[in-house]
Amino acid sequence: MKWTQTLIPTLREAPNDAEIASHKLLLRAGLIRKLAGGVYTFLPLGLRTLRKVEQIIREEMDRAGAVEVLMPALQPKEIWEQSGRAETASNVLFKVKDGSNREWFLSPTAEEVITTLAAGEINSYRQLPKNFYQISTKFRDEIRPRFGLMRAKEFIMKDAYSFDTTDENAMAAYKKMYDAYTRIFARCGLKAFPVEADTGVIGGNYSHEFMVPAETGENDVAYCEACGYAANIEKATSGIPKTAAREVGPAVEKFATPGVVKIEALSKEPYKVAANRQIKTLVYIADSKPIIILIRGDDQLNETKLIAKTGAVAVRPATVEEIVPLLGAKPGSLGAVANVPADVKVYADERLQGANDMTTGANEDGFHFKHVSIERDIKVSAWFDLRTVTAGEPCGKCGKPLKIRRAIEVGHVFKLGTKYSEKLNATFLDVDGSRKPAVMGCYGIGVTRTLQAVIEQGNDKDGIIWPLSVAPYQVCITPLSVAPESEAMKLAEKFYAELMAKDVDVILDDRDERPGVKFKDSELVGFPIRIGLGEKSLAKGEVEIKPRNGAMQAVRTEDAVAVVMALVKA
RNA sequence: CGGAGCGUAGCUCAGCCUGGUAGAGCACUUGGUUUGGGACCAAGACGUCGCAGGUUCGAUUCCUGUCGCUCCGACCA
Repeated sequence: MKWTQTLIPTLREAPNDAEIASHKLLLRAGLIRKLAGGVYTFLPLGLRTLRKVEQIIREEMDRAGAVEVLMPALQPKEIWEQSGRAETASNVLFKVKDGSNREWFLSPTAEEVITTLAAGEINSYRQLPKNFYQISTKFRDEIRPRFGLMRAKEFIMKDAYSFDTTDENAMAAYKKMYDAYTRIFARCGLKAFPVEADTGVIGGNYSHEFMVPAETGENDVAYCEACGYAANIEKATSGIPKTAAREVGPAVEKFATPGVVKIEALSKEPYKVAANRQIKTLVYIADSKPIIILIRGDDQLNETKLIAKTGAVAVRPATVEEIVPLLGAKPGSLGAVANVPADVKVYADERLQGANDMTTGANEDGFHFKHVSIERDIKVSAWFDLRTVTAGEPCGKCGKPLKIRRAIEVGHVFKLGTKYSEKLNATFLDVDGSRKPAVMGCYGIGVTRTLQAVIEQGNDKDGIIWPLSVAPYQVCITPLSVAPESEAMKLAEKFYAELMAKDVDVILDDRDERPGVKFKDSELVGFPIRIGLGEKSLAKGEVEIKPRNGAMQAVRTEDAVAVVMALVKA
């Protein structure tokens, strides 16, 4: 490609609506342009890198035995009602109506469609296993699009769906995808690592996310360097000990704590109750019913765990207006010892199991109870792991301290089980003649997000540093003179033709610009290899080969193509 | 949806506080001089100051509303 022929609108300064490095560089290097918040046009260069990421994904999916299909973005509402997600995923669905007032959803994912397809086309165990994938535009009504392609309303996702006869076979399919994902991200030059994950609205009971470490990521990951344990903070557990038991104290005793509404205040003079001897009482509304959550004073509730453990569709903290009539006191004096309505469930964090001599609110403004033995004095409906792991806690597997870091989620694999196949009748006849629901898995990669993650991980003050595998062009030829009869340009054209003949993606910067402009732009866009052709080196019979991330080397003109080929193959 | 901030030329921003009809740098066009790390000179083109209403003789400027964008939070497959 000749530079003047395509459109590469580089910017000297970043538009002020970009915050993070990768977003700024996507705009500055002329890869994308914003049409509206969370909605972007891919310019020629951006599209080329996107296609390269897609191609890597295709190759690895095909290698893992998946077959490509393409499902509609426009999906009838009915199948979403059948799966139950018309309600549970309602807040992210883009809904449209056609001329006859029929309602459609723009595909945020395609479990319903693929399962409907399988229901019609797969009838026998002989047709299984199958794994279908597609790479297509997805729509999600994100409440808050962010950071360019990182969280967009419209984006490109690879989604795959496996169908198997048994749970065991489904696990094998899961493992194949897990391995394929590992290869895909490695080929994109990304340092991605798998972590245990919550399954969220997709459902299922087993899942991993593939994470790229980055401070700008939207996820916290807890991990252990010693044994390799890694989990999304929403799911992570640790080996932290339960609350230490004390001598069983006397009966519960109420004491006055005027104006004390915070754990911290109660831990100070004159009360001096350490946070780890307090029970924090929270009221949530789970699917419109109030529930009480008990967490140790020095712990934080993990809402994702709460949803997962209680099976609720939606939870939110109760408002003061809801709490006072329920428990008779305002937040700050709440507890589960007295005045708890019988029909309100009390869920307690496992760390409190067996705890005694604790202090908690008395459900009377300005009073607390002390000497509370949780199992003696509180009617706990169920014990769950509900707390959020913090850095430094002992790893649940090996006991070494856990660390926490930010990361970008680029892929997610789920073992779904039969949730969708049962609801949408994707059944098959097994060897023994019995009809069974197919055991499913689903597997997503945020293609556009992966693209941005590559930039987030590979950049410096001058611009993007592309890995060869996904660079829009692998080689940029930069003649400092573009006059057709100049030696630099003639040689540039020669290299250009030779490299193209060898299937190298090459761009010739034929702009009549000053050298500084061309060098800066080639570094901003981040082509992995630049061939510089200028009078000074040509006079010595040399050209300059500059890897984007390495030192310039002077090379004999006649060796240049061979040297570039060696770098490209490396 | 709650909190904060911002909307002025393609981009980055000044002007607004203290009202008098709009500016700079970069980019763009033409000509010239330059030519190995984002050149220089000259001339030029580019604006419904987000939109609507109000106050005023007069509003980019003050007030109200509204839309859009960004960040934090909530949410998130």
